[in-house]
Amino acid sequence: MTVTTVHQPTHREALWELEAAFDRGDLITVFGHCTVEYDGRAASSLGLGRRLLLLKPDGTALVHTDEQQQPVNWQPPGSEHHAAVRDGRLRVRSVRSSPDETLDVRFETVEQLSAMAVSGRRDLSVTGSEADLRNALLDQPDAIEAGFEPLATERPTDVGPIDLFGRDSEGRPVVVELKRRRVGPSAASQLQRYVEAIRREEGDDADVRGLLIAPSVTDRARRLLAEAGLEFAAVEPPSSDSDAGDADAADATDANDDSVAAAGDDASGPSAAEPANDE
Amino acid sequence: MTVTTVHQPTHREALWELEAAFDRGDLITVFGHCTVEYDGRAASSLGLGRRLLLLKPDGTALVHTDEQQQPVNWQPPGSEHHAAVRDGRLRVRSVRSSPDETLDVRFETVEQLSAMAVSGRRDLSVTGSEADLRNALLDQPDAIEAGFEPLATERPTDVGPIDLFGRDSEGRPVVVELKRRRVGPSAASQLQRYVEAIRREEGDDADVRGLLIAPSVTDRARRLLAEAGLEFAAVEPPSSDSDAGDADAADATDANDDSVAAAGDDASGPSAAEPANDE
DNA sequence: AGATCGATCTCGACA
DNA sequence: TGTCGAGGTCGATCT
Repeated sequence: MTVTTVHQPTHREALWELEAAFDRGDLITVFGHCTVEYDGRAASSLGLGRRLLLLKPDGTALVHTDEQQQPVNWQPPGSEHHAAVRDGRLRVRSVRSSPDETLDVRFETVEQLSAMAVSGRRDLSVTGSEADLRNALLDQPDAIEAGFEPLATERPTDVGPIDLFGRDSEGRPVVVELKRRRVGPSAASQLQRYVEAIRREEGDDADVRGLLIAPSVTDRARRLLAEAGLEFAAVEPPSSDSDAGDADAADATDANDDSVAAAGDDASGPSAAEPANDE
Repeated sequence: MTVTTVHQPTHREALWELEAAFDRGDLITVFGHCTVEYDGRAASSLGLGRRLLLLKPDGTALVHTDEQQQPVNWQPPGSEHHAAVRDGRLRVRSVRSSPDETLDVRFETVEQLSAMAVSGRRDLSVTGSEADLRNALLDQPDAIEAGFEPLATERPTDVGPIDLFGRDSEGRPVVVELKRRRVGPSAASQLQRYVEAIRREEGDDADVRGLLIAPSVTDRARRLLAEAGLEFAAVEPPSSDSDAGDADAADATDANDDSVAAAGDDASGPSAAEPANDE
């Protein structure tokens, strides 16, 4: 059996199951009426409400509500989970040091506690990252500009590493900053930093070009680039279906599924059941 | 009943429960053997494994493994969840547009499906943010430097808003950039951008000071500041227990808990009970 | 440990 | 909707 669940356990029972799940190294979910307190790099407090607590064997703790992608409270991997019954309530505390941080979840009632044995790969390789864009450009330097010759990637300077460093057809050094999506002022500043670092290296009179490569730039970024004498070249990120041979792209036709259920953004509830937030 | 759970359901049964949970606006967890495919801003593929899928009524989808704080795959709020049985497997697909993105979770087996009615506040106010630091400094401008006079916060420039703008005791304009933690080169560049924007506004010969306020700076950042003629002042962020009156700090004495369980980082073996000191 | 930067960043605020 | 910057950012890589 790869999942153990108890419904509306007593706090004692919940604690018992938690202990067992900790020992097994399970992924744990606890759903119930609880308060949440955090103190560490910042501090926060959350009153009573029904929420979902996720405890991972690597020390991660996540408190999720019914909204948002990000947990309302959390503790990073490497923390230590502790559970105890106190004042008639189940308390789960997740602690770490450097920095000292504590997450405290106090359950008034536990509706359900589940422990699951996770398996399979958890590291996934994503295509379409900035590194992929860089590799694509290394294969096709002319996509940057005719005659561009790449010399180094992640070339170190004393203000950080340069994404791509090379020379143009006339032998001038070119600092290239890559971004996989539309960029704002910060990317322009970043490029400027690197160009000035190279100028200092090569001698203040050196003719060093700075080239920002991205799908597009904002107006402000364009202005900043112009003022600093930097250039911009529009390059689309490698699309997932055009060249990256993604298998599985075949079954796009699913109009005739056996059965279908749908839900999402606009609470398209049948009987107009409203959020029912009981605070 | 605020939670509905089915164990090892058939795909049909799972689909039925999903539909009902969608309609109720529940928070849903699905644990089972599945593959995960994502295609959108980037693309990824994940082979068979036992993982936990979280579906929120706001359109969020999260796939969690037993490691890491971040989900291995996800879909942001505003997506639409669709479920179907196809090829004898339960498929949950979460789709959004602008940008077009699809997350596909195909379950070979569903170990457990739960639907929970969440309630209570989900917005929490954090103390210790940059805004808190700013307000503390507005109350005590001398903590910045003697005679500093704040004039505006979030003062707009054509390269972005300045955290805090004011004048020093000699009437010179001062651009202040606040950071709640140790800063690197990017913050120095950011401040430099703002200072140069004010210099352009005031006339190129204007005597404008730039002041970075943070707990500390890295070496490179310090060098960048020096080269750009910018200043740094060390200010600790308002600590959570010194002034922010965090209630609940009273029950620090809990050495005699009824019962205790512990787990965390270093998969501490089953027997050999852990130190069990919480706090 | 600290430093630096990318990220399917996410999120909120504001124009 | 786009732009911009903060974040308890997280996570990876390198020193």
